[in-house]
Amino acid sequence: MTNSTGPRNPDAAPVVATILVIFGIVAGRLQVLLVHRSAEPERDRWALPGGRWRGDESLEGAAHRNLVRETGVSDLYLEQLFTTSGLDPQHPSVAVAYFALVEESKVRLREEEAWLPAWHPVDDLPALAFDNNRVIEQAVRRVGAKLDYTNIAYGLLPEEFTLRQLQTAYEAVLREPLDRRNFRKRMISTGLIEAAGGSRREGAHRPATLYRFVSREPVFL
Amino acid sequence: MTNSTGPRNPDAAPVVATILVIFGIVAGRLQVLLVHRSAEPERDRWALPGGRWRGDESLEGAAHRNLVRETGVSDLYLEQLFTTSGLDPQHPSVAVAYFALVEESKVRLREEEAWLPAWHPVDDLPALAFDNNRVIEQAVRRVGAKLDYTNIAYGLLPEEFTLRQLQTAYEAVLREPLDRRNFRKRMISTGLIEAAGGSRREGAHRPATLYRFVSREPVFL
DNA sequence: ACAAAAGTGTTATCGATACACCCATGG
DNA sequence: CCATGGGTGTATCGATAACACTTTTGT
Repeated sequence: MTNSTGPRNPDAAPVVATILVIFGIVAGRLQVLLVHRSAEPERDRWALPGGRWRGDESLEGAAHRNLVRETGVSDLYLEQLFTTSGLDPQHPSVAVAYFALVEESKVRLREEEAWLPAWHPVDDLPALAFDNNRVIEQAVRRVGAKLDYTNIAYGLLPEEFTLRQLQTAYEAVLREPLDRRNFRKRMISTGLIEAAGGSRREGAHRPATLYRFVSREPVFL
Repeated sequence: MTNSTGPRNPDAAPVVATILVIFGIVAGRLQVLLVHRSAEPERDRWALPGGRWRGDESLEGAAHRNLVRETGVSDLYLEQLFTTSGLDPQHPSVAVAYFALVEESKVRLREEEAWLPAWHPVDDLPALAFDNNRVIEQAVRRVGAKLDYTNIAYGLLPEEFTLRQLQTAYEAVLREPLDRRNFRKRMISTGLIEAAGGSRREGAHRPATLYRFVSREPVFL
């Protein structure tokens, strides 16, 4: 979880780090941003991005800072997941996990040969460093549950979107197909989205009405 | 949040602490265990119990250890809530909050003049140290939500109990009256509880059937 | 006129809610 | 026999799920 170079004292005070599960809908699938570890421990494995916490900022601030560093995006949804200890067997360590929802088209990945940040589909992940697979699984479950009673999907979508796009995002997170008509009714009846006024032609067929989220702050039903 | 005795370095590595929201049904009301702070900071205010984390144990282990110290109980439900930073403005600090559900009748409070642990009804709390009021509020909401789709109420009740006791626990957490008949049907239809075989006479009326939880490990519906 | 996705409405089913009476016991 | 809480059944309502046809556009 750290990339320090010098030796460290095994009896030292605990290391506090934040780790990030960054979700995006890429190519219609739910994907997560991973970096490649080029240093020990767990060298040469994929892992969640993150970084050591400096005591001069809030934990959420640290998570947000790392997120901006990895994606260039600052408009997003960020929520704490949980905290674990003992990730690094060498030293007393605590890792605070967050998940974030970002609009993939706004993301500009860091181009750094050492870390190689890249999207990976959540339903086709390699064995990750530390217990990162478990963290991602929990995050997916949490997001899926919250889709039912919040508007957090706004984090995954652009300002204006078609109902089809929205449904694709839902289906990618929930990993199950949804009925198109019932989905439309449910979404509109929640009052979380509204027609944006325009429409978008996509191909040789009828154009789709554009919608937007009434609020781009978290709302609970 | 700590009761360390030696001086500390303001530039030192972060202090990691666990804090505990311990719930019990006392006198038919949802109450939380508080201790009285006799040391700075926040001297002479009530606060949630907790303690500094030693790196040689898991965070959950540390929370559990503190819980046993405060209540003498080790059979219980314990779950992580969230993690905050900056509770103690003096030093970089991180506090990992847990909540626990304990059966009040098994609790033996520590008798220590300096800390005075005592039950306080959650709907009648004083202004607590740090942001402990907010932590408790979150914990109550979380427990209330989980009553709907888990069996975690087992933590609040003895091995065998009447439906009235169970309903009282639910009502104390949810802060709203429930229909007796519908409650019974719902509880039994979940399959989370079963008749224990006996009954209990309480007064000048028909005895109540005793029930038990089928499992005293967490179960999700 | 055909292909392809958008848009719309009805029905059936299930779960949740509201609600009233009889039962067992002690005094 | 009366007071007290325990135990049971039914009718209604609303939400969810299943399901098929018409509309608009480009080719």
